[in-house]
Amino acid sequence: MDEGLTIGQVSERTGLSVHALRYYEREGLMLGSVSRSHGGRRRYDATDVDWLLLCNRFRACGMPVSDIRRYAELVAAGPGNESERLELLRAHEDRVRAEVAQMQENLTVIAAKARLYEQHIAAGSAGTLWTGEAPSCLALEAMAARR
Amino acid sequence: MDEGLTIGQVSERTGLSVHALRYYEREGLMLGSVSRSHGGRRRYDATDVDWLLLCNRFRACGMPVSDIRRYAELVAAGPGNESERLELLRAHEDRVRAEVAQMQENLTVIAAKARLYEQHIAAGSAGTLWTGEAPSCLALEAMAARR
DNA sequence: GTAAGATCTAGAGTTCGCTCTAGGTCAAGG
DNA sequence: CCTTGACCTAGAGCGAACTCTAGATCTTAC
Repeated sequence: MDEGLTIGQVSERTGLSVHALRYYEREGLMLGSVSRSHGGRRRYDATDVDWLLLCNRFRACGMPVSDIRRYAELVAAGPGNESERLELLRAHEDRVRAEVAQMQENLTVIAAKARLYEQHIAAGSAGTLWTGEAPSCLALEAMAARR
Repeated sequence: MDEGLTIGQVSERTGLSVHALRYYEREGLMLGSVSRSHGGRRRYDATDVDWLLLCNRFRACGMPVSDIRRYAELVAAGPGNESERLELLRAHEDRVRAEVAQMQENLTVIAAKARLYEQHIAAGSAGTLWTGEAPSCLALEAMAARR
């Protein structure tokens, strides 16, 4: 009954599977190697959990495992490389901003299509009005249907 | 020299590789099978290209290939299933909205971290102020560095 | 006619991020 | 002491979405 959290407890707290936690460690994503109990089991501390929650954020916005490893290495190396860390964060920030913008643009197209289908369906079950005078956004489906 | 575009031309216009185009067809993502020239080569028309551009949007916001196939099947089946198409679009729309919201939240955390690193770096190269009084958002890195 | 280059098919291979298996070890309760 | 269940390592396997290979065929230009 040592100090610290077991891998199972950390799994619950982070939502990562125990397999994923071992994988993250193997891949060098932890800030140094996780400490072990007398019997050789992993014992995580609060910092480990916080770090893993941050990793979850990184992963959730598409940061590759290799970039997280790089960031972890910089942090583990201690003070003196803050500008490198910043560069990595900024690069990721930019990528995510671009991706969000892209997704929002695509979302408007998809939403527009959905709204048009709603109107079409609401306007009655007749397929008659549909083919031929479909607005540009549904012209594709209309044409395809005509084949 | 038949009508229509070759796979190479469509590749240029859509950004999809010729391999990906053949893969999409095999996977049932096209609205029916692409027509062929006398010699057995694919000939795409404008509708195919428009459809592929739409597929690109779908893919760019994370719609799985299997969902696109489903949507393609519905469109290819012709009028009468508009509410199913709508359901699929709406489900995807909701997922993307949630994902965008999540990404934006993560983005604020990452951006905050980046801003703090900027301040730290701007405040002079001293690592002294750093450890110990780091704001909450960088406490993790500070603690890790202290090990 | 012939050489080059685009395309064809079927199927194998790749990358990413886990996930699972096998065969043990360790810790706690009865 | 024995059982049960969480944990260990090393390494194989998996699903998604392509990507590439091999060997054949088609098209075009000279």
